[in-house]
Amino acid sequence: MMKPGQGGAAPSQPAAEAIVIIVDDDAAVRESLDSLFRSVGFATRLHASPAELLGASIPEMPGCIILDVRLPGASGLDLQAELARSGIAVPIVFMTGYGDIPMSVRAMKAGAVDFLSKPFRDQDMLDAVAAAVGRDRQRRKEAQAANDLRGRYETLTAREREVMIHVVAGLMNKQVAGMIGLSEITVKIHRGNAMRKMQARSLAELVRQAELLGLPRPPS
Amino acid sequence: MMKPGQGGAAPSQPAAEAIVIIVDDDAAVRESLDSLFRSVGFATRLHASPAELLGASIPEMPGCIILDVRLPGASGLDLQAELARSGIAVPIVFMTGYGDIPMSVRAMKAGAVDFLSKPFRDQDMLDAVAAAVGRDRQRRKEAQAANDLRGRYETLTAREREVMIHVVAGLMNKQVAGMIGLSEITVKIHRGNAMRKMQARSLAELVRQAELLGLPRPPS
DNA sequence: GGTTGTCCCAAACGTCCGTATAGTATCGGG
DNA sequence: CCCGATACTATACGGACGTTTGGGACAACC
Repeated sequence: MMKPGQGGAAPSQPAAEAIVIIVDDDAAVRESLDSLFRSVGFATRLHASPAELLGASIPEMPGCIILDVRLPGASGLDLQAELARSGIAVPIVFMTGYGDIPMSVRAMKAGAVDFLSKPFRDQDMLDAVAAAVGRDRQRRKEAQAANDLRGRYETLTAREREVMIHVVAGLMNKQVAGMIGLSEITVKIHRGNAMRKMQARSLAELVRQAELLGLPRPPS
Repeated sequence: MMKPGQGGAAPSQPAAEAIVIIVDDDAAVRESLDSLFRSVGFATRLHASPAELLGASIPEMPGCIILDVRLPGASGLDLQAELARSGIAVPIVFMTGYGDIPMSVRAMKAGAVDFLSKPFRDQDMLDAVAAAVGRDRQRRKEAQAANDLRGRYETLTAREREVMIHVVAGLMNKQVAGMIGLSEITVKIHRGNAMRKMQARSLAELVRQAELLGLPRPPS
């Protein structure tokens, strides 16, 4: 028996580091899923209600949430909306014993990865979770890159940002100068500072960074 | 009564130019939907089977497909897959009388806009179609821009493309020259040609175009 | 009061970019 | 065979870029 997810050694099931958060009011279901996911090397967290989940801290690790639609207090769909509003974008796999089509459609529209009817085959659940975790990994990687970038952008002064926006729009230094009301030489300084702070080693890189940051087009 | 979508005058229902393609084996359903959509200013096409739809030419206009899941011959889901394989990316709204959750989930995963159970309220169908048409408009606009771009890229010679790829990666002319095995001056020529043919008026623009084209990173 | 940070400008220098001019070479079609 | 397209190169020049050096001004903070 291995201890998956503890060290650098990879378990036989290549689950790497990932956590599955299970929310269901039925203890039997929770424990059944718990053993299922542990057997393939996932870490798990069990919750009996949405409130319990919201109270707990969400571990900083790729993973997903498995959610029963019928839950004490708010429904699974409400919880999905609540999480989205809180900026928590962990992929969700729904399951239900008494669901209907509109419910499943609403969940999928809101970004759910899958929606399984009970009883489901273990393999279907494992497939859904694998897809969800994969999506979360991708999302985290992108979020990470975007945050690093945003952090660097925060260090720019107001002027430097202004100049950067105009520069990545394709304007020449002298045009930027005329636009903002500065001398060309000053624009060059700000431009150089922006390049250094953004760690862009070429204009092309700076343009791509601006794209990822969603910088606005310069006004007028 | 107005004649929507005929001239420049906007109809009371702002449907602009859009077409709704209805596929259902039940003639009563077809005609009911037909009159519903005509009443709000959409053009319509009626088909009784998937084969009939595939045989007909798809009009070059924003719109969507309304599809019954149960159809003579292939099922609606099969048709959805078939259309995707053919590169036809028109948004699909499903409807069904005897559907189940796995069916709806599969459809939504494959990109369906909505999945309505019969009987549905007219307003739900109109909302779904409005969303679908909006999505199609957006998709067409992007596809149009991408195609224009690709057309211009096709006019580049092999060398010009090679140089462009290296330039948008942020390399200096002399570096590109060393990489490909040319003199710097030759690189400048190809670079200038690429800029002109791509109608890019700044390096920033060229970088963005390369991004949209999904140009590969230069090897080595 | 001194320090720190931001903002602004100028002169100067070296590098890089873009284009024009001019010449050589290859290949395929009319 | 000539023409056109493509490719490659060289010289030369004007303009754009980037940085350094050296200022002046203002506000915040200790």
